[in-house]
Amino acid sequence: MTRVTLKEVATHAGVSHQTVSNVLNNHPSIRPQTRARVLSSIEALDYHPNQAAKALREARVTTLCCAFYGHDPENFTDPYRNLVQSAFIAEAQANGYSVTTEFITHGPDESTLPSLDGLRQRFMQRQFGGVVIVGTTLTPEQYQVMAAWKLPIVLFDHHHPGTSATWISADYERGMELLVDHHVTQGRTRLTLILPHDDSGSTSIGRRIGFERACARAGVEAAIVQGDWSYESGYQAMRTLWVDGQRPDAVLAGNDRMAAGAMRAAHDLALNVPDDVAVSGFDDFEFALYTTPSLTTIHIPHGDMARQAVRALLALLDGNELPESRVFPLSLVVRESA
Amino acid sequence: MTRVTLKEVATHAGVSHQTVSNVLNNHPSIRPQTRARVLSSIEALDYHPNQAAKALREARVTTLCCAFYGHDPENFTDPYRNLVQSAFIAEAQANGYSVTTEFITHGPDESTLPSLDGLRQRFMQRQFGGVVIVGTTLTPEQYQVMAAWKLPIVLFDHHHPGTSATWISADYERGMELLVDHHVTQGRTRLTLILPHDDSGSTSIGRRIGFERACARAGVEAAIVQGDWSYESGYQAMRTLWVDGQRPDAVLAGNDRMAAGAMRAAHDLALNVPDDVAVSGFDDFEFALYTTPSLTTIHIPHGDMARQAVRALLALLDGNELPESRVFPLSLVVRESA
DNA sequence: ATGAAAGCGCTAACAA
DNA sequence: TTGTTAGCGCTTTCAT
Repeated sequence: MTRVTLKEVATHAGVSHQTVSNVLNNHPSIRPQTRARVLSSIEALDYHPNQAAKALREARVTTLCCAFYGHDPENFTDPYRNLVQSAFIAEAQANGYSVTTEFITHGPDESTLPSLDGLRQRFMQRQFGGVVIVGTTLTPEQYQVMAAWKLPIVLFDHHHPGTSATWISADYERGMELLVDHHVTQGRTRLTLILPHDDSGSTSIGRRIGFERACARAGVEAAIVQGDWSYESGYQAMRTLWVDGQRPDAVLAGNDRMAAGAMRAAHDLALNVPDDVAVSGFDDFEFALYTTPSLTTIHIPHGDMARQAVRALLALLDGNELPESRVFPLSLVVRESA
Repeated sequence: MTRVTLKEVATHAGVSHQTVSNVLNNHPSIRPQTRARVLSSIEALDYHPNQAAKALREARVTTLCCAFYGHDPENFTDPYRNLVQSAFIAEAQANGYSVTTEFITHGPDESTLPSLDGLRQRFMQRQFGGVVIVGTTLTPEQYQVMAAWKLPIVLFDHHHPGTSATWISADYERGMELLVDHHVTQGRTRLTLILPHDDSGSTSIGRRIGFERACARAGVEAAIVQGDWSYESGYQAMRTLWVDGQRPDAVLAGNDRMAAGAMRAAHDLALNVPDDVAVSGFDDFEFALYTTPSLTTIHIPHGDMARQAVRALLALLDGNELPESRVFPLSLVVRESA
C-alpha cells in the first residue's frame, strides 16, 4: 500500500519536488507551462498530499472538535445533538476542515469515556486545532482550567460572565417572555414551568429569568418544577402537578421533549390540551408539528447558531483577536397546544 | 505556543531522545530506574507526543470515519443518526480511536458537500484509516469503485450480494413478519405498508420482502404505498389512503417517524387509532413511548449494531482477514397503536 | 541497556 | 523561475 509522494511526482514531471510543492500551494512565480505539466503528472499518478506530513511541517491541523459536554451519549435520541452537529460539520467541511466529535461525560461510567483531560490530551497531541463546547454544565472553574491550556475554544449555548471566551447563544430570556405573553394573551393566569435547575451558566437560567420577569409583569401566578430535559421527566412533572393538586392552567416546558412527555401525561390524566391546560415547548423540533395536538413552541435557529460557532472558531484560529460573541433572536411558533 | 518535544524531555532526564521514545512505547529493555526518571520528566514538562509526527513516521492513523451516505444533513432531526453515531463514537474512543463524521450527499446542493470523491480524497490524505458507510442508497457500482480504492470499509444497514465487504445489518425481513403476524392476530385483514421503494441493497428491501411473505402466508390483503422515511411523507401517505378510499384496517410504516406522521394524519381524519385503524412503526425510538397512542413497533438495536460495526472495522484494519458480517435479530414491542 | 544515524513527506529559506 | 538545503518530531535500524 505504498502511496505516491511529492518526489515521485517531481520525477515524473521532470522538475524538483519543491516546484511541485509550489504548484500545490499556488505560489505565484511558476510558469504556466511548468504548472500544467506538474498538474498533469499529479493527475496521472493520482497523487494526494500526505496530511500528516503537512501538519507536522506546518505545525497546524485541519480538524475541529465538536465536544458535547455533560450529554449522556446513551441518551441517544435527543434531536438537539443532531441539529447542532449536522450544521457544524457542514460548515466546517465547507471551510476545508474535518470534524471530530467527542462526548464528555462524568458520572458513574466516566472511566470508559473521555473526561476534560481526554480532551486536553487529544488537543496536545494535535488531534484537533480548536473546540466548540456544546453543553449545559461546564462550570466557570472548569472553563478557567481550560483557558489555561491555551485551547482555542468557543462556548455554545452557555457562557460565564467572568470569562473571556467567545460564546454563541440565543436570547432565551426574551424567548420565554414571548411564550409567557402568549399564554397570558390566551387568558391563562396560573403558569408552571418545567425546567432543570441549578444549571449555572447554561441556557436554563435565561429561560427561568424570562419566565419570572414576564409573569411578574403580567401579574400571573408563576411556579417552577423540575425536569431534566427528557421526555420522561416532562411526563412525571405533569403527572405530579395533577396528583399533588397544583393544576395550573398552562404548563411551559423548557424544551420540546419535556413538552411532548407532558402532553402524553395530560392525555393519560384525561385532560384536554389546550382546553383544560395549555402546554408549550421550546426548540421547535420537527416532531413538534406531529404531536397531537401540535406543539406551540419557540423556534431556536440551532443550525444558524452552529454555523456561527464554527465561523467564530475559525476566526479564533486564524487571527489573534477574540471573535465576537453572538446572541440569536428567538421567535414564537403558535400551533394547537397553547 | 512552542510545545515540549521528545528531545527536551531527553535533555531534562539526561538520556538520549531515543530512550524516551522507548519508554513511551513500552519497549522491554529499559532499566526501571531510567524509566522512572523519564516518566517523571514527561510529567514535569507536561509532554505530549505529537500525533502528526507519529502518524507520519508510522504511516498509520488513529481516526475512523463514520460516513452517512445519502442522508440529507439538513434533515436534522432523524434520531437514527444520533443512535448510530453516539454508539459509534463511544466504541471507537474506548479503543483509542477518534471519529470524524462525514455527510455524503448528492443532489442539487452537492457542490458544497463532499461526494464520494471527497471521501476518497480525505482517505488518501490520511485523514482516517477506514470508514463505516451508513446509508441506504449506495449502489453496487459505487461500492465496486470504492473497493478499488483499497479503502477499509464496513457497510452499515445495507449490503450488496455480489460484493465482499463486511456488512452489519438486522433481520428486517423477520422483523416485518413479526409485525404482520401481530396485526393478523389482532384480526386485521387489509394491511398497507408505507415504505420508500427503489432502494436497492438497503434496509427497505428486507422490510418489503418480509411484509409480502407474511401477508401471503396469512392470506391477508397487502398493499404498499410510498414514503421517504420522513414524518411528512407518513402524514401524506395516510391522508391519501383515506382520501382515495383504500382505507386499510392496518397501516404499517417502515420507520417510527412515518408512523408518527401517519398517526397525526389519522387524528386529523377523525380516525381512532387503533379502533378504526391500527398503526405500527419500525425502530423503537424514544418518542414511540410518548405519542398518543403510544406506538407499537419493532425494536432495532442500533447501538449494538454500531458498536459491532466499529469492532469489525478495527479488525479489518488490524488483521488481514475479512471480519464476519452480522445480522442482528429484531423484536416486537406491543404498545397501544396496534 | 542505551545512543547515533537515517528518514517518513512535506514546506520555508535561501541560492542559483 | 526553479533547484538545493535543512528540518518539523518521531520511530526504526544498527552499533555500542
